Amino acid sequence: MADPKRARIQDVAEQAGVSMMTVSRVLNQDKKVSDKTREKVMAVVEQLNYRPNVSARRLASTKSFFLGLLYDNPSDSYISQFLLAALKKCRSIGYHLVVDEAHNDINKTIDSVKQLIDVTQVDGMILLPPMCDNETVLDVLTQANVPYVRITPDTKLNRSPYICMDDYQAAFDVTENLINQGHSKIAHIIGDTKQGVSRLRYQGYLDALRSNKIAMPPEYIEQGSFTYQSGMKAAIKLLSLDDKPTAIFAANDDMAAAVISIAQKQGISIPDELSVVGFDDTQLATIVWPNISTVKQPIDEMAELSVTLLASGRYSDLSNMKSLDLRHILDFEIIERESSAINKNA
Amino acid sequence: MADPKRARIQDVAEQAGVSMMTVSRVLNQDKKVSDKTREKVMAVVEQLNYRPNVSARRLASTKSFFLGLLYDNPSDSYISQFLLAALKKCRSIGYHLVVDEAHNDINKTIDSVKQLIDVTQVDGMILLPPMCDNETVLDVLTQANVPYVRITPDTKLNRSPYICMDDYQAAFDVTENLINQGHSKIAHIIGDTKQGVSRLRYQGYLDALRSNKIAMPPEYIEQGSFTYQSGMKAAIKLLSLDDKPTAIFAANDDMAAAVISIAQKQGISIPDELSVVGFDDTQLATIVWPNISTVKQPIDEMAELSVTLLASGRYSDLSNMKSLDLRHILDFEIIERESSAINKNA
DNA sequence: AAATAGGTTGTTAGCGCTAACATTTTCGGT
DNA sequence: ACCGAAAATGTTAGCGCTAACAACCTATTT
Repeated sequence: MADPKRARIQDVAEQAGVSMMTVSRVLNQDKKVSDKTREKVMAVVEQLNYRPNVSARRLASTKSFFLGLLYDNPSDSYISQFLLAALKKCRSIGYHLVVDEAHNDINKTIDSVKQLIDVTQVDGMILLPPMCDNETVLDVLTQANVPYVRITPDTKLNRSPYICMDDYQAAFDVTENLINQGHSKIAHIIGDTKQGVSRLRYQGYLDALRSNKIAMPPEYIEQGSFTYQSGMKAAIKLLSLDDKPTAIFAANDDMAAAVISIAQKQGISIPDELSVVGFDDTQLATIVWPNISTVKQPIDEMAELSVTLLASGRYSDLSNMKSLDLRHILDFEIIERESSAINKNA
Repeated sequence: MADPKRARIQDVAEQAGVSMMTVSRVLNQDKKVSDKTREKVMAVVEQLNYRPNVSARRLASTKSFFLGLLYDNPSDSYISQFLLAALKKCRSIGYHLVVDEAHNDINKTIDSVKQLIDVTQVDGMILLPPMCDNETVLDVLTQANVPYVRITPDTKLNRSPYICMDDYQAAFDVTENLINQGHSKIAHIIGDTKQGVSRLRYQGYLDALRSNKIAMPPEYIEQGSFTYQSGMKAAIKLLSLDDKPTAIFAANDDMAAAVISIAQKQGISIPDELSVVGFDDTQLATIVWPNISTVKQPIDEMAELSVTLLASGRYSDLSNMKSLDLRHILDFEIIERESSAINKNA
């Protein structure tokens, strides 16, 4: 089972004519190595294809080389994609990822997190929304002195490093995109009010209309809750209006899919008579027909960055961090598919 | 960061009045320990809440305590659920799971698997479908002497241990269920011909009709490919027949969702005028409205069992295994939701 | 030239566990 | 009761790596 030929740090040290410790220092980015030595060692590392033994490293050092990931709802396709990207990144830098699911009962979640910290001794935690806004969890981590990165948090933004994308700008752009396609009757289905992104997406929509001087009748706004069913309700109302919208921007893909379903039921052709745009670029967006135009969140990059940040150790002391050091905003991407098109009825 | 109070094997040994080695033997299920000693040690283990240090264990032993998981398509919600369950099980028994995604290019996949074996020294691999039927991959693992468990394989069933559910019986039961609800005009949309489960599900459907002496006109069978679009095509054909079916059994949930969408477009009420049944119980089944009645695969159990089997080490030598030792068939469950009901038009 | 400081490299010990061998205990058969 | 074999337990060494300290350089200052 064991590969007999795998190089050890001693092999590298001998070949490079230095001590094991020097090799170790090179590999751990220790500053106190001369450039000449570093290059010499790295050359041998390449030559022997040396990869440090994670277990030995963990055993000997104070770092655990483990990161934790806490998520809420596993059925969300967002989660699984994030998870896979994080796993991949961890593996590539010699870390391991320990995954934990939050319970409905917050006390169970707390216990689970405490146990995870105790047993696995993680070097850091990644918190996915909406768990990342739970202050009790944050308190536990702070108290245990475990650094953490929050993904798309809604509150207390100066409390920890976090990663997000510009939901406001994305909503603005996607709305303006519809305007540029000749639409002026653009309705919006707002997302779950409990999640901050709903507010941001709504505001982006409003401001895009305003800055393009397009009037927006109040009946073009419907409140949803990110579910397919709430999307159906909203769609039924919007499509029964006398002055129907020619485009509907739903705050997520599930609700956009519901709009498409209702429109088809009513014999409304998509995108000829109605353009539909979603948000998130989940799996659903390409399952249904026509495929949903949407905003792609940079999930993979978010996952990779969160791992990189925690592994770097730069957040082990937050005491003199500025807001700017904490904030990481990544770019989104607007994906145009079959559900939206130029307004032919203009 | 490090917990100062975590018990070591030495602490357990001292407290129990035995040597460290005896404790180690107890924890590793070694046969050569007397029952009396075992109990004494286990009591102390409980008392001190001792958990072995994975890294030290891995460093000192020939086993790696790592398992690998190879999957094809990450967007499949089946995969993410399996992955999460496997991760959880691994963690609970002190193993780590290394996840690898197959490439379209089979040679890249082979290289990736080889590298994974080399770098991580996995004690075993879990192969998800359809990758689990790729003989080249199986050959690589066999040659590297890495035990593996295949999930829902289609071919070469005597070659390795495998875990599956009885797709044939599930299809039979779900069809008979429709018959018992008063349906006699039951159509079927076959899945992707490249996957063996499509054949099994089709056969189960046929046999359920036959054993209930229900005639089946050939136009009630449509060929799909597990995609939403193929489901739409099939649904359009089936629902344009003069003698329409009152129930449609689609070989997976994606195609069932497409049937629902088309039916609604044509003003056909579900389940009043048409019952629709899917297969797999994926996320989609509860996203769309009405929710899809379907067959739930025991994904979590499959994941847990595969980890347990590989960790047990019982498959490190396959030479005198009987077919029965290799086969693990788990129970499915029929989930009734809103998309199917008693036939009121009978 | 000697002293000092700072940067660079080496040495020692040990992280927690198990393989391999060494020793002791147990127990059936005579 | 004694012997020998098998079962149970103990001892020694070391897995691959890094923390902590020791030792060594170089360059600058006095």
